[in-house]
Amino acid sequence: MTPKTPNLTELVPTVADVARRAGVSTATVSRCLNAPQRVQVKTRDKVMAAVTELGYSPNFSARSLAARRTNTIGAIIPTMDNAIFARGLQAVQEELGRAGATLLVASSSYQPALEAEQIRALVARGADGLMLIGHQRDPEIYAFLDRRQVPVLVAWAYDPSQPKPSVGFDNRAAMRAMAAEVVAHGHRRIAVISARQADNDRARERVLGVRDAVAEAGLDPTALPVFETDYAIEAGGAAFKEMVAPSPAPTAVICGNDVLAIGALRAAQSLGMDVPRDISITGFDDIELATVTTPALTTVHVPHREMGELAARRLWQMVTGDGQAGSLRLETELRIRGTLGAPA
Amino acid sequence: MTPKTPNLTELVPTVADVARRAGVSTATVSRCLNAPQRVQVKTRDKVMAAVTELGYSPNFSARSLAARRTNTIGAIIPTMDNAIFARGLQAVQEELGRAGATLLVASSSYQPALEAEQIRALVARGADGLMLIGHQRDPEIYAFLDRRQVPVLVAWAYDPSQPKPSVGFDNRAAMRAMAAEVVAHGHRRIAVISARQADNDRARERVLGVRDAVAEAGLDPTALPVFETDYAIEAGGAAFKEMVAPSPAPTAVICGNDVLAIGALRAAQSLGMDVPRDISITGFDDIELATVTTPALTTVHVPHREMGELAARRLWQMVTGDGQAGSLRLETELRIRGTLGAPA
DNA sequence: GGGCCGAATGTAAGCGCTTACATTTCTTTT
DNA sequence: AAAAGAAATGTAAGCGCTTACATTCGGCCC
Repeated sequence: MTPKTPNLTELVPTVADVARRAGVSTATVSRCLNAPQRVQVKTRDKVMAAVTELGYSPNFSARSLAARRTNTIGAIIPTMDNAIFARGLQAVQEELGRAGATLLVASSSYQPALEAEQIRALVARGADGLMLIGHQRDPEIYAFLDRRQVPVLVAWAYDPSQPKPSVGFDNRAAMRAMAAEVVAHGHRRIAVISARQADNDRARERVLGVRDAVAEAGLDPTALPVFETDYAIEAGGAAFKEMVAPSPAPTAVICGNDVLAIGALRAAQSLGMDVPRDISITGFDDIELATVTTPALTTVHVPHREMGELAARRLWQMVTGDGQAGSLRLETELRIRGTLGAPA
Repeated sequence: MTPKTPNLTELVPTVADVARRAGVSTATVSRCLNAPQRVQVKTRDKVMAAVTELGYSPNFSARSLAARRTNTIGAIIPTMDNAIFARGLQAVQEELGRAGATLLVASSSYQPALEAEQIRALVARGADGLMLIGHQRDPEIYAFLDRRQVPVLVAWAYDPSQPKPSVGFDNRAAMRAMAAEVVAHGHRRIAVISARQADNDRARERVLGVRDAVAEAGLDPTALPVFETDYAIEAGGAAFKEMVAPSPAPTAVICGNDVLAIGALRAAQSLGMDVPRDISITGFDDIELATVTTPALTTVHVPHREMGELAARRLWQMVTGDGQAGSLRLETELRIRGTLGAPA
């Protein structure tokens, strides 16, 4: 239906049409749109009038081709299918919109190969800058990005020792604080359910954070049971069941994220356990779900919106060349809620 | 950092570079990439070799400008900040990716004016087709879209009587089934918490569905209490509290979506009510949250993934011109869980 | 072997815009 | 009031690709 006719020219006005109507050259029209202060007010008014009369809006492809710049930022997140990144990205989008840029979102389904592909696709599409989650990826990708001179900002992580600037929080320190709190509640038999660590530096850092706290408490960090599983409620539940089978069972289960924690919580309840009397459970991220469970989930709150905003602003500065490019560290906060108590 | 140098030419190969290296014309290179069957195998191999050796990837802007087609589909959803659309969009993206197209997502924050702006932005960006949520919008927008001959598909709604083809479900019928189930459980004092209906045809249809069922049960549909509120857990809770204040309080609260229902559930529990003994609560959408609450939420399951897939496929057919363009109706399913019981 | 035809390839004209540079117009300055 | 300089505008050359049309090539028929 509605096949494109060849005479689109009649339908879609171009800068030449505007120029003709306003009695100026196309260069002036272009300037009116891109650098209004460089053209006399009187002329500008004429041009703008023509623009609105014709309903003109510049052709994006042509503009990008000529200007060698797309005003587009690409972001690649592990998954859209989940709430963690959504809120942050919404903020990114709003912030970029304010700067006149557009956000292009792709997702990698937690697969490094797919992420690499998406990165290339976004660059081919002319993304002026890229926002990536976590530092870890094939050096070849970074080499490619450097060769193409595409500014890259890492979000949802903070590690100034890495080559790319990042805006986020220190996953290890945050989790260490959480684990310390668990220890402070009196727990000694602690276990961890983590997302897959292989391609996920955030997950790894969080586990390290638990080890830190455990070691500080005088326990053996190498004896810490760590279960790895997929990012899904069900998976968290399955891991939990496996984890509490041996005796003595842990008195506290620290989960690498809220989704796993909620799975664990459900599994505990289905096993007839009372949380937190029989076992404590903690999460990480503070997604909306966390306040809805009964009891509510003790977790680490991450300022997603703020992070998105700051990351967007900083990345755009990198693209436009004004402003510094260092890393930025945000603070997380413990949210102690119902699922954490003292051991029996 | 990494300022763009003017000699990008040295860094980024163009079709001319590939042509030179392969010893053919640029036209042949272009054909190899866009219509491989139109070029001899031997030539093609030479060209492809050059492509990989040079690490060539076509410039998106130039390609779109010349071909008058961007291979891009734009989608505008009310909000990214929420899980309803995420799953569906993920499916849309995957399906489009399979067809070689890209998805561009924007969000309108439930504001019609913003939506209109985003539509224009996506069209200016050259979106080959648009996926919109719900039928209702300013006729002027539709006129604009028609003038520009941009194919439009409506998703998350099904109404073949509307001018634009849609892929989705019948919100009214689905909600009517839910309400009928509530009635069948013996409820007579029923109330509704709905999202704002003004700019939201889905919300309106759902309320109508409740009225249908109520009328069928021999009750007065005009006497049905309907509370309208924002799309947020807290808002649902506030509405609930207001709703149960008068006496006699309703024995069942039908919510227009799961988010409101979860707010209502929480409010009920904070009020010391037992759900479903003291009051029944139902939702709509079957988001992940719905299975996590205690008791689990009775709701209407919507096949988001399937809908996204089908919508994407159909819209792309509209864009490429092959295939029919009628509407497609998907089935929803009642998920009767813990929050629905018989009245005391 | 000449003529014909279809397939493969090449030539070159844009696609709609930006921008370096040239030209014109207006301010200043002396 | 003329010269010099700055500001505003115009001219035109691309940006990297696709594609209509022209050309070449090779196979086939008579």
